[in-house]
Amino acid sequence: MNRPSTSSARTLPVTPRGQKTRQKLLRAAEVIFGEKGYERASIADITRKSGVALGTFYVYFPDKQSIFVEVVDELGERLRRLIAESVTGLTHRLDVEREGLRAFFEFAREHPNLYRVVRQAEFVDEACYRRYYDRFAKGYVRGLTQAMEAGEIRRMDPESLAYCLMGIGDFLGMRWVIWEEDPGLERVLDTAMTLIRHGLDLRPAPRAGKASSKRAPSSAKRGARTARNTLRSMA
Amino acid sequence: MNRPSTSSARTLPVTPRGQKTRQKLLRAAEVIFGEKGYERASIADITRKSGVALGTFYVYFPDKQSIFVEVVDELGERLRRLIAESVTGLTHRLDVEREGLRAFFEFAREHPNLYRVVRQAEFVDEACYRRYYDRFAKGYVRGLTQAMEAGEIRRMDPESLAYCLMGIGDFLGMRWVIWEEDPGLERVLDTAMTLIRHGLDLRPAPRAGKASSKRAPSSAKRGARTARNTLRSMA
Amino acid sequence: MNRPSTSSARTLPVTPRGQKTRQKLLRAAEVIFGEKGYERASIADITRKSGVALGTFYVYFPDKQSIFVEVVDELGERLRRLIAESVTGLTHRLDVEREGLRAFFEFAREHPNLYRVVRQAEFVDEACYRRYYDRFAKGYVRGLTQAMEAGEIRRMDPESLAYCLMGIGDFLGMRWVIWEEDPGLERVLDTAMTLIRHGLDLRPAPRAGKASSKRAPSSAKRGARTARNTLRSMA
Amino acid sequence: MNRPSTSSARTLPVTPRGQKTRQKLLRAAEVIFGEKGYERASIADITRKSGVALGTFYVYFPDKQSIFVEVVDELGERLRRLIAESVTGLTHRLDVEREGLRAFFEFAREHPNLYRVVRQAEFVDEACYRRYYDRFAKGYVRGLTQAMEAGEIRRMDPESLAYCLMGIGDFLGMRWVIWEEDPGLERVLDTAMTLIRHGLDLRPAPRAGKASSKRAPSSAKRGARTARNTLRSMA
DNA sequence: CATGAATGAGATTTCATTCAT
DNA sequence: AATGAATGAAATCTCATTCAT
Repeated sequence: MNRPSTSSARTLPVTPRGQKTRQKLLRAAEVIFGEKGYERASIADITRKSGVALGTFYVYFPDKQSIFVEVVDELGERLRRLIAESVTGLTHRLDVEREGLRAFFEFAREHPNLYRVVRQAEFVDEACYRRYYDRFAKGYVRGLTQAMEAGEIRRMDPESLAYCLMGIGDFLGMRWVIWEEDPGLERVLDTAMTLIRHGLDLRPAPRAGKASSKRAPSSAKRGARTARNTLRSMA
Repeated sequence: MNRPSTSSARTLPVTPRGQKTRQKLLRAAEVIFGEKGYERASIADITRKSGVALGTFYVYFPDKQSIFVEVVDELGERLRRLIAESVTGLTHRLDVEREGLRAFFEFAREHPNLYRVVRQAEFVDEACYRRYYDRFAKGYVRGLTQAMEAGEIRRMDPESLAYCLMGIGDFLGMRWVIWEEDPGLERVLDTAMTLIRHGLDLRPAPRAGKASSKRAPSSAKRGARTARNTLRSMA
Repeated sequence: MNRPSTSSARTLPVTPRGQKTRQKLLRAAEVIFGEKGYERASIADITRKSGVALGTFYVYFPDKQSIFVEVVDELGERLRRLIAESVTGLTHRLDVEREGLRAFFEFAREHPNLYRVVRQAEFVDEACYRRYYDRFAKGYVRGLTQAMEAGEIRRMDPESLAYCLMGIGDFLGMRWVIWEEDPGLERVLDTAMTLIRHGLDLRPAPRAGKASSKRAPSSAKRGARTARNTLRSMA
Repeated sequence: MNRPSTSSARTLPVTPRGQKTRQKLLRAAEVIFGEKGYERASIADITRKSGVALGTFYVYFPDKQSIFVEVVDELGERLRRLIAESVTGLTHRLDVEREGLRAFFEFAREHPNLYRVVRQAEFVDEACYRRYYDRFAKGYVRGLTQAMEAGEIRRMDPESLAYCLMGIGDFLGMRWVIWEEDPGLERVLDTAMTLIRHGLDLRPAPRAGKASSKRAPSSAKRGARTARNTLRSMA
C-alpha cells in the first residue's frame, strides 16, 4: 500500500520559470489536500487551482503521492522552524513549553490544513507520517533531557514525555483552534500549563504514588456509589 | 462532502439470519477500513471478506458511508464501555486515570484498526469524528469535575483538561502500542502518571507561575547560549 | 515489459448471460486487434463493438493484455484444429504438407486478422508469442519424425525442418493471401510443393554438396561478371 | 492509420554537428524501437538515450513515424548490402543460398532489434513494411531467374520461391538466432540446405507428384490409424 | 433474502507535439 | 542549433451503485 517515501520529484526544474510553476503546484496542493483530503483531491483540482495544464503536473511530480509527501514534509519543517524561533532565548523549559504551545496554536490557526493534511499521511505514506512526529519528538527529547540535567524539570523517560506533550498540544489545538473559532486561547494555555507544571495531584504528602499506583487491593475498599458514578460517566 | 451522519441502517433486519449477515458485514468492514482506509476500501472488499454477494450489502446499508459511521460509533462505544468497566470501584481519580489509560492501551493493542478507522472519520463524516471525541470528553469532564469538587485533583477548566488527557493517551498509544511492538507499557504508564500527578516543575517555591508565565521581559536575561541550543534542538 | 502471461480472466462467469457477454467481448477483440493493432486498439473500441458498457470489460478481463493473450491462444488452437482435421486420413507426409498448407491459407483468408494479431503478440506478451509457434512446431516435429521413420521423407533435424516449413507457409500466406487478393493459390501451392518435394538442385550427380557447400577457395575461380551481378541483384 | 510513408526528413542538416546529432538520434531510435516497440517507445526515450534535448528531435524529424520509417529502411539496406557482399564471387546459386543465409544469421545476431523493428512496421507504416520484403524479394527473383536460366536450379515461379526462401531464413533466424542463444548454426544451415537442395521426397521414382498431389480419392485408401495419429499430432 | 452482472462517471497517467528562449 | 517547459487529448482502470433474477 505504501511506497518507499522518497520526497522525490521527477526532475528539479532548471529555469526560474519552472521553479515558479513547481511552487505554484505545491501551494495549491497544500490547500486542496487540506480541503478535500488526499483521496478526494484530484490532480485536476491542483492544476486548476495552480492555473497550469493537467499534464504540467507530471513534469514536476511523478504522481499524487509524491507531491503530498513533499507538502507534509515541508509543513513539518516550517512548523518546527517557527516554534524554534519563537522560543529562542527563553531560559526555563517551562517557558519554552508555554511559548512553544502558543506558537503551535498560531501556526494551526493560520494553516487549518495542517491537521487534515498530516492525519491523511497515515494512509498515504506511513513513513512520512511517522517522520513528521519522529522529527518533532527528537527535538523535544533533546530539549527535555537538557532541562532534566539542568534540574529544571522532573526526571522521567524523555521520549514518553515528549509524546505526552505533543499529545496535549495536538488535542488542544484540535479542540480549541480547529473546531472552536474563538477559543480564548490564553485560558486554555493556562490550563495546559497548570497540568504540565504541577500535575493534578492535590494530596497533602508528596510521598504519595504508592498505594494509589496499584489497583485498590480489595473491592471492599471501593465505594459502590463512586463506582457506579464512574461507570455512568464514561459510557 | 459530508452527509448528515445518521448512524443509519436501511432497516434493521428481523430474521436471525439477516442479523447475522449484517454483523458479518460490520466485522469485515472494521478490518477492511482499518487495513486500507475508507477510500481504498471497496464494498467488494467487504462483501468478499464477509462471504456474501455484492448486492447483499445494499440490503443492509444504504451506502458505504453508513457502514463506516456505524463502525466508528460502535468502536467508540465498546472502548468507552471497556474503560468504564475497568475503572469501576476505584476510589481516587488518579487511579482512574492510570487504569483508564491501561484499559485504552489494551483495547488499542487488540484493535490496531482503532486509530486508523477513527482518524479516517475526519474526512468521511466530520460529525461522526467529533462525536467520537465529544462523547469521550463528556464522560471525562463529568469525572474530573467530581474529582475537583471532591478535592482530589487541582481545579482547572475541565474540558481543556479532558482534551489534554485524551491527547496524552492517544499519542502514547500511537507511539508505544501501534508503532512499537513490545513497549514495556508499565514504564510508559509510570512516566505518564508522573506528569499527570506532579507535573514537571521542580522549582522550590510553589509561588511560581508568575515570572515564567510571561515572556522574559528583557532579552538581557536570556543567555545567548541557551537560546541557540533551544533553537537547534527543535528544528 | 511483459507480464507472466497467464491466459487469465477475472472470474469465469457463472450465468449463461455472463458467458455470452464474455464471448461477445472476445469476438469483438479479435476484430479490433486485427484492424488496429494492440496498442491502437482501445478497450472502448472493444466494448463499443460488443455493445456493452466500458466497465463491463473489467468484469471479465483484468486488463487489455489478458484478453489479447486469450484471443491469440484461441486463434492458435482453432487453426491447429482446422489443419489437423483437414489432413485427417492422408497417408503420405507430402500430402499432409500440401493439404496442411492449403488449410492454413484458407484459414488465413477467412481470418485476415490472424497475421496482424499474432505478430503483435511479440511485443505484448512474448511467452504467448512463442507458445503460438512452439505448439505448432511440436505437432510438426511429431509428424515429421514419424514420416522419417516410415521412410517417407529424408532424414534431417526435425525441429529445424519444422521451422522451415512454417516459414514457407507463413511467408507465402503473407504474400499471396494477405497482400494479394486473388493469388491463384494452386499455382503457389505447386511451387511450394516442388521445393518441398524435390528441392532446387538440378546437378546430375547426387554426389554433389561437397565443393559447393564451402566457399569457393580462390577468388580466381569466381567469374567477375557473376559476382557483380549478384551484388547488384541484392542491394 | 498509415501516413504516406516517405522516408522523410525535415531538412537534411548541413553542418557536421547537425549531421552527428541526426545520426545519434537514428542510432538511439533503432535500439529503443527494438527494445520497447514502436508504440511504447517515446520520443523522450530516444532523446534521452541520444543525450540531446527533447525539442531537438523535431529539428531533424517531423514526427515519430518518420524516424521509424528511416530506421527500417536503413536496416533493410544494410542487411541487403551485407548479404550481397558476402555472396560476391560465388558461382553456383546453391552456394549463394547458403552463404546468404549465413550472412543473414550473422546480421540478426548482431542486430537482435532487426526482427522486432521490422515486424512493428506492419502497424506503423504498411508501405514501409512491404517495401522491406519487396526489395528483398526483387533481388531474390533476379538471382533465382538467372540461376534457372543457367540450369543451376529447377524451374518454378520465382517470386513464390523467393518468399519460400525468405520464410525459411526468417523462421530459422527467429528460432535459432533470436530465441536460442547458442544454436549450432552450421547444423541448422545443413538442414535448411538439405531441404533447399533436395527437398523431402524419398520415393524412388521421380515421376511422383501425381497421385499424391491430390487428395486420396476414397477414404477406403486411408489407414484409420494413420489418420488418428496425424490428427493428434497437430492439435 | 440473496445474488452477481452491468453500468458509466471519474480519476490517474502518458506523451507527441508546440513554443518561447 | 538547441533547449526544456507547457500542453491537452486520449487511454486505462476502479468502483459505488442499480437491477433483473
